[in-house]
Amino acid sequence: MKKRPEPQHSDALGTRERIVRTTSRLMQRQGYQGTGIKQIAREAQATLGSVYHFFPGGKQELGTAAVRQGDAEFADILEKMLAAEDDPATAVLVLTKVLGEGLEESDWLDGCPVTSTVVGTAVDSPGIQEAAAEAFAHWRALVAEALLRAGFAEKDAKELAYTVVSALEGAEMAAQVARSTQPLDAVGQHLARLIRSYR
Amino acid sequence: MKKRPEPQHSDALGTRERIVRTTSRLMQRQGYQGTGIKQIAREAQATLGSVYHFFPGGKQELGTAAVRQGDAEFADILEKMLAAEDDPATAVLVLTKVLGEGLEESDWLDGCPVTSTVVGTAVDSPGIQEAAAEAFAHWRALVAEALLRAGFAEKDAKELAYTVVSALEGAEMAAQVARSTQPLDAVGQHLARLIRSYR
DNA sequence: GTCTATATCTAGATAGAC
DNA sequence: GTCTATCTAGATATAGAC
Repeated sequence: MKKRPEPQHSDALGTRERIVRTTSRLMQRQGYQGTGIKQIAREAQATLGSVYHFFPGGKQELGTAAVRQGDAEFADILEKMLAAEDDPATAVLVLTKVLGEGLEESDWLDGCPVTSTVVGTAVDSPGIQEAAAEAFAHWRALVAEALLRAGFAEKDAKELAYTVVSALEGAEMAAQVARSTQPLDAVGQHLARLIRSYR
Repeated sequence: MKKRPEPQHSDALGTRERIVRTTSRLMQRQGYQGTGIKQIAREAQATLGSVYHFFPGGKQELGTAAVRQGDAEFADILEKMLAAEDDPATAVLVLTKVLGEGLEESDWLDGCPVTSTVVGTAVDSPGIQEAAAEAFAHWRALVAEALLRAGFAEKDAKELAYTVVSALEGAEMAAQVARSTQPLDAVGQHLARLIRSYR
């Protein structure tokens, strides 16, 4: 089942943190249903007892924590990239490049951790669904703020934020499946063009 | 686990067809790993023996067949909608409306059957990944052809096709998670605007 | 082609010592 | 907080009668 060595998380982290990060990484590659709690414990170098100590809610609670972790990680990247460029259109374009490079370096395995964790959990686990909705809303808010700062109208900024986040999500998935950066490259160019058309 | 009654497939269909369609529907909601072969057999009104008779390759072969089924179904919709409108920009806009209505009617459960089936299978099952890549390429080809017919330059048509398919995928997933048609509405408007900007 | 029974394994979760 | 042992239920897959 596992073919590639999983990046180990530093022992300097607390047990809880190690478990959350490992869960997020594993679900990013294998999805929620494809990731076992025993595998999480093994790769986080924790025991099953410790996992259930920190997450008495079991797998659903782990999944929710993993989605929140993915939320925070991508929000960090997004914030930094939007702050580094005056022009949001350029920032989005650069972001697609960065996402493409990350994907390729992971041999097309590490897509969006929130997407891969949440897919297929709608019926069974509304808590995970909710955490994912919050993540997307969070990212949209960051994009909308950047557009507002750049002088876009409020309505345009909000609507563009929906499209930017949705298109990035879709392009990353398409790139992963196609094992090519082409979807991300095309979406980057087109999103930049679209954003500029509202100036 | 199951909360909603699954749409039964007509007994007029052959056993193999019933199994394939049921598999596609179930994996659309629960993902590949979340769908069991026994559940497939039960809901397709077939026995486990019949399932393995038609799909000796087991679950992976079922998953591949389900992805191909989803490919064909969405290609049908896509082709009809692109043929019904002279303007591809309008066709895409209408398509987002239709997708949103379908999602809402299913209580936000039935997103893209290919996406939900393929996510999380990259490491374990390259066959499913490949079938999904073919599906996306197929849909892109249909969009590109429509753009060519409408007089777009070949390079523009191909690049736009990448963005249209990727953005639709992402918007459908975002809409499902947000339980709202807003992502699809925004993407519909913006894709139409983007396409028109290349006329 | 269809059916039942079953083999084998792993999942999520729990108990209780330390 | 950590650890091991274990329970129960479910998974995929197979065998062989009809």
